[in-house]
Amino acid sequence: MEAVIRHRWNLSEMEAIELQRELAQKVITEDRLDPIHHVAGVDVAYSKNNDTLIAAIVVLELDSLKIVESVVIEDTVQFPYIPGLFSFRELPPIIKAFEKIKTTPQLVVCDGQGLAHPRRFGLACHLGVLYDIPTIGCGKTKLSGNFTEPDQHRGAQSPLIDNCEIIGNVLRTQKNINPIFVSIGHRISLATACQWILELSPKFRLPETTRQADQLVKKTLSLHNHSRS
DNA sequence: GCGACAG
DNA sequence: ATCTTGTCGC
Repeated sequence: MEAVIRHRWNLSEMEAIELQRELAQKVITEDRLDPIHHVAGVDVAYSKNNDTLIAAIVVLELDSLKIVESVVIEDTVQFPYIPGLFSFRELPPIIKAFEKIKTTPQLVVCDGQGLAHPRRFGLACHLGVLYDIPTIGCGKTKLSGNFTEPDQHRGAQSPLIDNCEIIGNVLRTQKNINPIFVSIGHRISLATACQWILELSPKFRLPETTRQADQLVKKTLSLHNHSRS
């Protein structure tokens, strides 16, 4: 896959924030999806010993939710973890993985927020805009906003609100299990995003896309450590 | 100043 | 994110 927009990554904190404000204007918050056959998940894992990281993209067939293709890449940390600038840490390696993938997904589920971000431009928005592909932000914890606890049944949700605007949904994907934080990434509405996340989470708290990507990066990282530390 | 703070 | 396998509980 090839990105539509390219930009520098070795930016100062201030420059990164400015770039977010600029790119945030390109986010599309309504449904512009193509018929979905393949859904992708992306994740990154970090070594405790050195600055090595593993990034992976997994492509699942929608019908079976089985992996049809995956790409794993090794890289080194180039940007610190700063809340609100997460994408500048994780997207460079993720993009390297995207460059190698052959099966183009019609939807990408990201491990982190989309619009539910201080400047409304979380990692999911950033990835979506750079590739002009539909993306969903799906985080385990919140970054911005306030909410009330959704009902305990699967599918229950309550709006995530920040500055009087709905920036996402707190969605319970399994009965009596902690909810997750879903927000628009790019080219999808919040309602449609939640529908897809529910469909992708038939058995567990997190969607199958992020679970598969998470397992892959952790397994790969442990193999690296086995032969070195 | 204090608390919050995706992974 | 990472340190950490098996184990207790729904």
